[in-house]
Amino acid sequence: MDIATFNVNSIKARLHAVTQWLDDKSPDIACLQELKTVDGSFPREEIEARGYNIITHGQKSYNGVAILSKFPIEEHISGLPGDESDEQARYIEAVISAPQGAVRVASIYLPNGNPAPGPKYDYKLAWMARLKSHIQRLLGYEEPLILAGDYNVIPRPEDCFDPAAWIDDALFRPDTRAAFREIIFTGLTSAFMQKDGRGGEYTFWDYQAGAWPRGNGIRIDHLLLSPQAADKLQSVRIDKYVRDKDRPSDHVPFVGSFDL
DNA sequence: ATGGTCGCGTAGCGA
Repeated sequence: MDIATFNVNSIKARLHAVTQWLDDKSPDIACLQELKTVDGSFPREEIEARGYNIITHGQKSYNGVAILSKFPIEEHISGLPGDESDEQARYIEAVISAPQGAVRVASIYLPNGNPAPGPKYDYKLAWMARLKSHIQRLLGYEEPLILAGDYNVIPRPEDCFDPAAWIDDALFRPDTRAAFREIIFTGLTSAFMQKDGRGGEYTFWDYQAGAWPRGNGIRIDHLLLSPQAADKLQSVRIDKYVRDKDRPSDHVPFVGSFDL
């Protein structure tokens, strides 16, 4: 089964692009980020018509995450645990009845954090610490767990076209990469790295300054896996072709294929 | 070249 992460940058502005991609690739599970709308305005019918169950955790104008699944969704939680005062819609998690048993899937929109340093960067690092704590709890279940999302983290210099341009950015600062390593060191496997991702492969190209035609991208969309999920990973791919379609998102889908 | 481009919502912020 294929599990994808795709930051759509507004589900309403991207509905045509998303449904065309669903029709092309038929991912079994798709984790979406940056819906930029409330639950009541999510275009459910157009996506349900493609055979998907849907859960959303939306927010007016900003953020918002969803999980689309061709298999039944048994239970879910909205919002990252650990701070009841956090009103930003950046996390949704579900238990899905896959053909060979339950799979837990999360759709994650990690804070951007710019400008750094500053309060937005502090929020990013605090959010990453909360995510790490929650993952440590989830790993105790010893089940297939797939944490899919826009992490707003460039893990390595070779994951950006021009590392010097990102050196002080919240996506690439040493504290950001250290926090990302801490998350992985709880016991997760990055799907891209597991399949020998070499560098020079990107999932985001800025709308500005001709970043896409120049190949000036970064790799910030990731699938992080529990051991039980990593053992079943078969391959990964980046659906770059969608960036050439009309009115594309600035991100493209990243997809893992699993024997699950 | 201190810009450039999107989306939301209709000014200016977030990315």
